[in-house]
This record gives sequence, C-alpha cells and structure tokens, in this order.
Amino acid sequence: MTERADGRASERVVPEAARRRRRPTKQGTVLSEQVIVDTALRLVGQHGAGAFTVRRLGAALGADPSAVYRYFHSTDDLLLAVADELIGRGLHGWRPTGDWRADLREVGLRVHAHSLAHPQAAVLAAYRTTGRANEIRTIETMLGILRDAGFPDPDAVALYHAFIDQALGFAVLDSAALALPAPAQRADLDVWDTAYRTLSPATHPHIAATAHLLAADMRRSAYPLALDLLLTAVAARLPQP
Amino acid sequence: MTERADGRASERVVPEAARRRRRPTKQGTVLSEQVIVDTALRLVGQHGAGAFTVRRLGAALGADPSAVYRYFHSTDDLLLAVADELIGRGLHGWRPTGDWRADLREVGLRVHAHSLAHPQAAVLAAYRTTGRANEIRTIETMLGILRDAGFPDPDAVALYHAFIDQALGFAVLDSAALALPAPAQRADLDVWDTAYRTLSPATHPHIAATAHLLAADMRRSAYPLALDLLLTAVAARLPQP
DNA sequence: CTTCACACGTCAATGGCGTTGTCATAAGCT
DNA sequence: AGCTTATGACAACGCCATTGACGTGTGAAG
Repeated sequence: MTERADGRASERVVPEAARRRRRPTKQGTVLSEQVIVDTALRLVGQHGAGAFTVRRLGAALGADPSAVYRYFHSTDDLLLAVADELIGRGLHGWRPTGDWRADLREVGLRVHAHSLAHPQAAVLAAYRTTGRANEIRTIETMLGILRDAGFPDPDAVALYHAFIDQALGFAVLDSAALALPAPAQRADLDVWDTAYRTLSPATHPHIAATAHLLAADMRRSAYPLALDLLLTAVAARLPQP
Repeated sequence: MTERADGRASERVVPEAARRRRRPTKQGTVLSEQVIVDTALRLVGQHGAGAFTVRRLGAALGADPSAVYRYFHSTDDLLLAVADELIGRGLHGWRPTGDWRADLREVGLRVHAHSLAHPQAAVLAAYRTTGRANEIRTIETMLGILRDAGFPDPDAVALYHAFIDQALGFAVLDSAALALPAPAQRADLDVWDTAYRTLSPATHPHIAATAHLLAADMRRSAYPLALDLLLTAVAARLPQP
C-alpha cells in the first residue's frame, strides 16, 4: 500500500520501489520495508503481542521510532504488511496438484499451522484484508481451485469465503490460547480436569459421562475435524459433470 | 471477580457484597459494579469499540475515571465482567426443541450474533475457559443434544468441540473486524472495491472474473454458510437407528 | 444524638503510547 | 564538485491506563 485511500501519494512515505538513498541510522542499521517487517515479527514472537509498539520497534531496529513512518503511513499499515508476510510464508513453495479437495485441505492446514507458529502476530493480523501481493496470490489460487473443480462463480466465491474464514477463525482461536500468559494458559486447561471432572451425574449427566473424553479432546485443536467436515459438505455440493 | 489470581484480596477493590457506603459522585451518580458494566456495554454499543477507554467511561458515568478502579483491578478485569454478563444474556430463555440440527443451528447463530453485538468484549473473552455456571450449562445442553441424537460419546465430544470452536472462531473474526477503528474498517472493505476490482484478467483471471461477487460476498459474514456446511456433514455421520 | 473510622470519590502526577513538524545531513545525480 | 532532496533524528502534542495521597461524607457504634 503505497498510496493513500484518497489516491494522492503520501508526502512522507516513498514506495519501496522508488527508494534510492539508503542512509544508515546512528546505530548503523540500514532500513527497508523488509527489515522493519522482519523485526516486527521477531519482536512479537519473542516478547508477545503486547510488545508491538512503534517505540519498541524503533529500539529493536536501532533507529528513531519516527523513522518507521518513512516506510509505513501508520502502525496499522505496518501491521497489514506483517499479515501479508505471514500469508506469504505460509504458502511458500506450495503448488496445487489438481485434486481440489486435497489442495484445499493442504492450504487450510498450512494457514492454520503457520498462524500457530506466530500466534501473537496471527492474533493481531488474521482478520485484516491487506490487498497486498501475497494475499492476492492466495485468493487467485484458491478461486482457481474451486472454479476449475466445476463450482459456478457465486458458489466458488461463497465457498472460498467460508473456507478461508474458518481457517483464520480457528487460527485466531488456537493462537490466542497459545499466546495467553503461561499461568492463565495452564489454568484454562486445568478447568477441564478439575471443574468438569467433578460435576455430579445427577445434575450434569452428559458432562459426567464424557468428562474424560472432554479433557482429552479439548487439548487438541478441533480444526482438522472441522476442515474435513467442511470439505465433505462442499464435495456434496459439487455439480456432477 | 473480587479476588486476585494469587488469592489475596486487593487493597483497593472491595468485593461488591461487602460494600456498605455508597457515596454519590460530584455529578450525582451512585456507582456499583452493575452500573459500571451496563455503562461500559452502552458505551461500546453506541460509540463503537474504540470509545471504550477508562477516561471516557468515567465521563459517561459522571465520575472521575479513577473511581472505576475502586470496583475493578484493571480494564481487563472489567472487560471480563462485561463478557460474563454477555454469556448470561446470550442463551437467556432458550430451550432445545428436540430437533438436534435445528437446535445446534440456533445456538450457533445466537452465540455468533451476541458476540457481534458487543465485539470488543467478544474478542477478549471468546478463547477463555471460565468453568463458570453459564459455560457449564451450555456444554451440558449441547452434549445432550448430540448424545440424544444418537452420536456415540467420542463423536459427540469431538463434534461439540468442532461446532463450538467454529462458532467462536467466526465470532472472533467478525467481531474483530467490527471492533476495528472506523478508518481501518473502511479501508479493509474498500480494498475489495479497489485493489481487487482492477486486477487484469491476464494475470489474475479468477479474481477478475469474480471481483464483483467477491466485493459483495466479503461484506457479509460467512458463518451461516459455514455452519450449514458443518451441520450437513455432521448429519451424514449420524449412525442410522 | 453525637462521635468517629474509614470507604470511596477526586486530584494530580507518572510514564507510555502514536503521530507530526522541523531540521540537518549524507547520498546520489548532473 | 555542487546541488537536491530523501531520510533519519529530535522534540513536542495530546491521548492513554494506572496509582498514591487526600479529604469528605457515610454508616455504625455508643
């Protein structure tokens, strides 16, 4: 995003492609969009989503915080770039095989897994529409998979939407749980082994009958099952040739 | 929440039950946990999630912002109280009808809709396991629906897990989009009408062919479709009696 | 009915945040 | 070599959550 919503080029930010002079900071770092995005990801990964502030980012970069605004219009703009970077890393090197169901399954699992690898960043960025390169490439690929499989355009779009939002929704949920402070995370898991194990069959027959299954199941992500259920239902909708 | 995680009572906050002296503020309001929670909900509902700051809450209450800290340890503590209130309202008055598919559908839509009505609180609360009364009641009810429908226990548990996390995942995703600052929200929606509408059919044939459908579809939540897809696949798994 | 302890609303201050206007300087073109 | 200007640095603004000190009105005790 090198232009503003109103179409005028920003006074402050010059597009990465048009950059000529690269002037090192006082501490010697040479800045670039890529360096800033990578540093932001590292910062969030190491110190949690709460550590993501322009001032701390400046410190991590070895530059004045305001230097970031030479590359991004705002923190929000930067966040979108981080989100796009995550999308790109998730599908790096992947190619569709031609089997639409296997391809969708693989993409879903990849998006989910890569979000969990950077839970703090995923929580911040998963629900944004970036309009940037990696996002565009992903949408093009997945729409292609669905249209080539034989779904008419309105179905392809609606099914893509449901598919990607389910992947991102589970990613946010599971990421958020992972990004929780360690004590809170432990406490939340313990609830299944304590509070729910001790309910009386008289008052809570269904929970009492399945408490051991609940405690085990809730430790895993439900996404793989939800993904397969979705794909099963989608397959049932495929127009027969 | 009147005690800290470490078990010590806070020096500053006295539990609602132990409160004796109710001293009106300069502007005449009489404070209480309930008044603060209600005002916070009204604030978020009327002026958007971005309006939720302690300072503005103080203004809306007709009290000094710091007075809030006599009732809650932090804004996070307050938001959890708000979320807890919401769980109670969400399924208030609902009873299962005996039609398992219709019942699951109704619960899913209710959870989703109630989250969207208070996005800020939903985003913070959706991924926590509270083990409190309302949560327990909900799980008992839904496990009952699935087991009574004829699913064996391991399936009932796994399907419940997938179902509830799908509902919460979409709720978080859609809530987060709603909770965005107004400019970012507008920008995210505009992307579909600008960036994606102008891609060339030569480089991005699938997006170009469906750009108008995309722009329209992405304005709505994909949850209703995803929910029906899930229920369709679940129905196909139901053991025949 | 008076007294008194203290709960709780208020004030002021702290330190952090994003963002912007201004300046000076080094990079790269001519 | 000289000039332009992109770009990093600095300082300042207004917002935020949170906290310690203070004094006042309240409810209970006698």
